[in-house]
Amino acid sequence: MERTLHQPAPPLATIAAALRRERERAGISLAELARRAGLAKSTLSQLENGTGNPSIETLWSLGVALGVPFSRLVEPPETQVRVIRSGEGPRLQADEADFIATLLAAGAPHTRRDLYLMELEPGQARDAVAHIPGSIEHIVLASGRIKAGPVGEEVELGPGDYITFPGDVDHHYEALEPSWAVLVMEHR
Amino acid sequence: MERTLHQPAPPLATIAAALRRERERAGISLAELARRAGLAKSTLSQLENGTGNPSIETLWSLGVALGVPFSRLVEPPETQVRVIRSGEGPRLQADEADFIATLLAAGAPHTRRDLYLMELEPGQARDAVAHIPGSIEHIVLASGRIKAGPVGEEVELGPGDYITFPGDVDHHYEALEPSWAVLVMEHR
DNA sequence: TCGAGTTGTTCGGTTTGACGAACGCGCTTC
DNA sequence: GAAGCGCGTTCGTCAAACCGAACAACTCGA
Repeated sequence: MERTLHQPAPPLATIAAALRRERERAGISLAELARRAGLAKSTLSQLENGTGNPSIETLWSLGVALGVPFSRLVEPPETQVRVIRSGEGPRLQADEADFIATLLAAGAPHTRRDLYLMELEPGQARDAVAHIPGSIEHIVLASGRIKAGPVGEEVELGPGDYITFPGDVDHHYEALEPSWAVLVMEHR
Repeated sequence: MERTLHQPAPPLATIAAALRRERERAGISLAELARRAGLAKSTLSQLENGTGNPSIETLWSLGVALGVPFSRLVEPPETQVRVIRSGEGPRLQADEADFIATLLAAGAPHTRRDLYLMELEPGQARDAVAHIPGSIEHIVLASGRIKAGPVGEEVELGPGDYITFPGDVDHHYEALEPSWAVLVMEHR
């Protein structure tokens, strides 16, 4: 099956980059970090070069030694724009198998999500200035057609389409016809 | 090893609990999850029992198969019971006032909200047994007509209608015509 | 120009995570 | 009852993650 993303990225190279980035940010040597984390520096060397597949405990001890939360080592730097077209996306079959649910976004711990009903008329373009840092917007278009997304990355959506993008950069809404959508505003 | 740093908790048992919790939430068997994740079920069995120290790739594939972000498998569950007082909530109201959006539900801190696209066909009644205590369901009907709500309190909905009700009591979905809706599942 | 201290890399060995084939159990079906 | 199929567990095997040591390259002082 085609890799149904919705999980951001392959973690292998991400971790390698994150480790080197965070270590250099901390201004310590590879050997020093290995010593603090209680690992062999050979192990760390391989990890930073993208060779190898660390165990949870290994990566965890590196997170502790670096003083960064675990997730920073695993998740790619920033949330990117993601579109799930109507009919795409991972489908969950309920135990009773009576309806089909598609998981669009799973909530992260320590985030709040507010639920809005959003109505747009054509001609009403809205340029939203970046708001709270760390906020993320989720939109499921119920009917109509809109163009939405960060400035320069606008995507045209039809009924059932889903898009998510960072809310802390300038973004843009524009209805191409009378539309309404469900908006979930997520912030830490 | 002292772990006085701001790393939440030892992840070993956390992962074990998270795996079982998320798997049961998805309503699939251990063997089925192992199959979807491309792992041996023996491996998964050991992980859910707290024996073993999975590699990143192993845990990642489980996250993908569960449709859950990686961090949720690693971060400790939010055990704290919290009462949300009337009036307590996000102060985004003013910010969004000029915007043509209706606030349906404000997210509370330390709750998770998962976003689903739900498709229902007529004749497919679904009696959902109560799930995780404290969970709340939000439904915005995008198109069609459905009857939904706790057993005995079903409400008929049309496009744009919103309903919320506790997910931890038995409830009922029934499509009166082909319908789809946005479902937000909220739990502590 | 020596050492003695870094740095990060590569090389055998050992520990261990992941696999697959069993196993026992419970349920349905013939 | 017995055969079939699902479940989750336990066991032996193998690959690989991790280790320790040796390695070249570079920076200091003496």
